[in-house]
Amino acid sequence: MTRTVGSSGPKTLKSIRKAGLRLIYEHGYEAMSLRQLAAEVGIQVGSLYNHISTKQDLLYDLMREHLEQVLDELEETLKGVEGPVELLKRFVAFHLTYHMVRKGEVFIANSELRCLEPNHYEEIVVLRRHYEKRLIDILEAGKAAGLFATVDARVTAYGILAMLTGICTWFRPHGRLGKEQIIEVYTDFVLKGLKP
Amino acid sequence: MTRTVGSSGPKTLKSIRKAGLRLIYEHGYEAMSLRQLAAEVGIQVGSLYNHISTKQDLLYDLMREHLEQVLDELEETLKGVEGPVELLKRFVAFHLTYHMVRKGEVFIANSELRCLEPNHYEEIVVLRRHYEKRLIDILEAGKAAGLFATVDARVTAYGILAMLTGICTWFRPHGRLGKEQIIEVYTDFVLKGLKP
Amino acid sequence: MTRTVGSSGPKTLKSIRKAGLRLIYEHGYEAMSLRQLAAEVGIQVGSLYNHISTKQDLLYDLMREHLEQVLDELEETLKGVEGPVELLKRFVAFHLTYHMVRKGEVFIANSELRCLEPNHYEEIVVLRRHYEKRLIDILEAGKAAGLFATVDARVTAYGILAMLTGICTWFRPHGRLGKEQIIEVYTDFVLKGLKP
Amino acid sequence: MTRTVGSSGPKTLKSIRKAGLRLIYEHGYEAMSLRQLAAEVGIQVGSLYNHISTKQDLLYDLMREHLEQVLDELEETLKGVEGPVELLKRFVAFHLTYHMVRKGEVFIANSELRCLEPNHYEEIVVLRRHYEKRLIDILEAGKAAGLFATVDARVTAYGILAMLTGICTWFRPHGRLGKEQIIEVYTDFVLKGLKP
DNA sequence: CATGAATGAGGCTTCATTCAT
DNA sequence: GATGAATGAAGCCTCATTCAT
Repeated sequence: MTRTVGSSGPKTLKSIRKAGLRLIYEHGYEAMSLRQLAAEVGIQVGSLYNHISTKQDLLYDLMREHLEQVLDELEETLKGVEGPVELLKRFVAFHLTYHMVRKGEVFIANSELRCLEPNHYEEIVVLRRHYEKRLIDILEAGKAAGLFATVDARVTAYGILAMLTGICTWFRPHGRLGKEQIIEVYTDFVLKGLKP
Repeated sequence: MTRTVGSSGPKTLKSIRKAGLRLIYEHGYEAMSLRQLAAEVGIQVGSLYNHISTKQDLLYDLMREHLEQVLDELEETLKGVEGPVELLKRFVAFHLTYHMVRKGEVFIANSELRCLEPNHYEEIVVLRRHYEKRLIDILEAGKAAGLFATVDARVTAYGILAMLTGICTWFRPHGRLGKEQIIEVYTDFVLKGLKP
Repeated sequence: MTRTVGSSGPKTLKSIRKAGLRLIYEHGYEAMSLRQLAAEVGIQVGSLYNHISTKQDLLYDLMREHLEQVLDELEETLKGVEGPVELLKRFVAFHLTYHMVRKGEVFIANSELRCLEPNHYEEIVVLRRHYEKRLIDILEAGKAAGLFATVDARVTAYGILAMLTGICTWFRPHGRLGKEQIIEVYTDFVLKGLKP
Repeated sequence: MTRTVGSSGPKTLKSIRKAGLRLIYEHGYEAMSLRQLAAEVGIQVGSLYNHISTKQDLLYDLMREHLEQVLDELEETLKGVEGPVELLKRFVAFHLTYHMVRKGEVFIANSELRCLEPNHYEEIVVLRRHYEKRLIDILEAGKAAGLFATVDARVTAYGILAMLTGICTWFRPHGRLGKEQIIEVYTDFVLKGLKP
C-alpha cells in the first residue's frame, strides 16, 4: 500500500513524539507498546523505525528535550533577576506554571527515569541536577544573606521541589483554584517556611 | 522432582511478597516479570500460582495491606493527641518515619496506582483518600482555630504530602542527615509555612 | 484440612466418574481439566490420584465400561430372538433406547476415540467392532434369507448405525416426539430401506 | 534473522489454513497446539499472528467458509431441478460426494462446534440450519405430494443426514466400494425408506 | 518512506502429575 | 485418603525489532 496522503517526514516524527508522550504519560513506558503508538499515529509498526531508532531512544529523546527546554526557559526567566527572595518567587512561579502546562513531559521525566539505560540515565540525571542546583543556589544565597533559614539547603530544596512538582498529579485546568491562586498559595507557603 | 526441603506454604508466600515488593520497587510492576520473581524466590514460575492468583492480584494485595497498615498506625499515633499543632507535628513525624522505613511499599503505592485494574484502583484510591483526609481535617481544624493560614486546606495538604513523600526518592539510611534531623527540618518548615 | 465428612473411597470414585463423564461430554476430553473435575467432586486435584491413575485412564475406563455394558445388554436383548427381521427390530430399538438414555457415555465413546493412546485405542476399537459385527451379521443373515437387499452389508450397517447414533446429538427427553415414536419412525425407515 | 525466501503473505495464510484444517481434523481443536501448527507451516509461533487473530478465529473462519461454500454449491446443484424425488436424489449425491471429497472440513464443522465461542457458535449453527432446512423442505414437499411417508420431516431429515454424514468417518478413497457405488447404495436405501 | 511478514525472546497462566505431610 | 505445595512442560499470545519489497 502507498503511504497515507499528507503524512510526511517531520510531521510524522512530530506525531510519534506527541502520541508517544501521551501514551507513556498514561500507561508508562513499559506498558506502552509500539503497536499502540503506531496505531495512534496511523502507521504500521515497522514504519516507526523510519523515524525513531528504538523505543528506548524515543523515551530518552523526549526526556532530554524536555529537560533542556526547562533549563533554557528557567534561565530565561531568572535572567537579570536580583535578590534571593525575588529569585525564589520567580523560580516557584516558573516551576508551577511549567508543571501545570506540561504535565506530561514533567511526569515522564520524573517517573520513567528508571526505564533508561545506564548511559542515558546518567545523562538525564545530570540535567536534573542542574535544575535542582539552581534552587539550591538560591536557597544558599538567601541563607548567606540571612534571609532564609535552612539547616540544609539540599534537603530543603528537595522538599520544595517535591511539593511543587506534586501538583502535576492532581492539577486540572478548570479545577477549583486557578493557576494564579495556586501559585500564590505555594509561594506564600514556601516563603514563610523559609523564614528565619 | 520433589519439592525443596524446608519450604512451606506461608513461608513461600512471604518470600514472594517480599521479593515482589522489592522487584516492583526497583523495576516497576510492568517491568517485573514473574520469571524474575520466581527465580528470586527459588521456585518455578508455575509454582507462584499456588500462592497468588494473578500478577495483578499480587500488586493489589501489596498495596492494600500497606495502606491498611499505614492507616492503622496513623490512627494509633494520633490517638489521644489534642490540638491541631500537636496533631500536625505527629502527622509529619509519622509520615516521614514511615516513608523512610518503608520506602518500598510507599513508593509502590504511589507510583503503580495506574497499573491497577479499575476495581482495584477504586478500592485503593479510597484508602488513600482516608489518609489524605486526616491531614486535611487537621489543617481545617487549625484554620478554624486561627492557628493555620490556609486558603485551601486540600491544596495545602497535597503540597505538604508531596513534600514529605518526596523523601522516599532520595533518603538513604546512612546519609548526611539522620532521621530526627530530617523530621525536624520538615516539621519546622511546615509549621512556619502554615503560620497565619 | 481434614477430609469432607461423608466422602469415602468408592463413593468418591463414583463421583469422579460421574462428574468426569459429564465434563467430557460437555467440553471434550482435552478441554476438561482435572482442576475442574476435582472442583466438581469437591476435592483437591491431588486427591484425584487416590482414585484414578491418570486422566487418560479415566477416559479409557469410562469408555471400556460403557462398551462392555452395551455389549452385555445387547446380547441380553437379542438372546433367544429368531429371524433377521425380528432381530433387526430389536437391535434398532435397543440402540435407540440406549442412545437416548445414555447420551453421555455414547457420545464420548464416539467422539473421544482419538484421544486414546494407541494401546487403549486398539482395545476400544475391538469392542466397537464387536458391536457393529452384530448388526452386520443380522444384515447378512437377512440377505442370505432373501429378506434384505444389501449390496454391501458393512456399508449399509455403517449407514444404519450412523443414522441411529445421530439421535444423541439432538434428542431431548421432553421434545416433540416421545421415545416410542422415534423408535417407530426409525424402525420403519430401516426396514423399508432394506426391502429387496 | 530474515524471513524465509519465497514465503509471502497470502501463501502463508493458505498454508496455515490447510495445515490447521488437517491438524484439527486429526487431533481436534483443543488438542492442536499453535506450536504444531507453526512447525507444520515452517514459521515461528508468533508469526502466525501476522495472519490469524486468534486460534479461536482460525477455527471459526475454517468453519464459516466451509459452510458458506457448501450452501453455495448445494444451491448450484439443486437449481432448476424439479420434483421431490429428483431433488432428493441430487441432495443425497451431493452430500455424499462432498463428504467424501472434503472429509476434513465436514468433520470439523460437525465435531468442533462446541469449541466455538457463543457468538461464533450462533452464527455457525444458523448456517447449518439453512442446510438442514433444504432437506426438510424436500421431504415435506414429497410428503405433501404423497411421494414420501414421513411422520416427522425434521426427525427423518436428521436421520438421513446422520447416515450420509457418517461416511466421512470411514470412507477411504481407494476402499472396497467406489464413490458411485456408495452413492447408489445410500440413494436406494433412502428412497425405499421414504416410500409411503 | 510505508508496508507487511518474519524473527526469537519472553509475557502470564494452566496443565497433569508427584509426594511429604 | 486428603491436602497443598512443588515440578516442568506447555498453553496462547505480544513484544521490539529487522528487512525485502
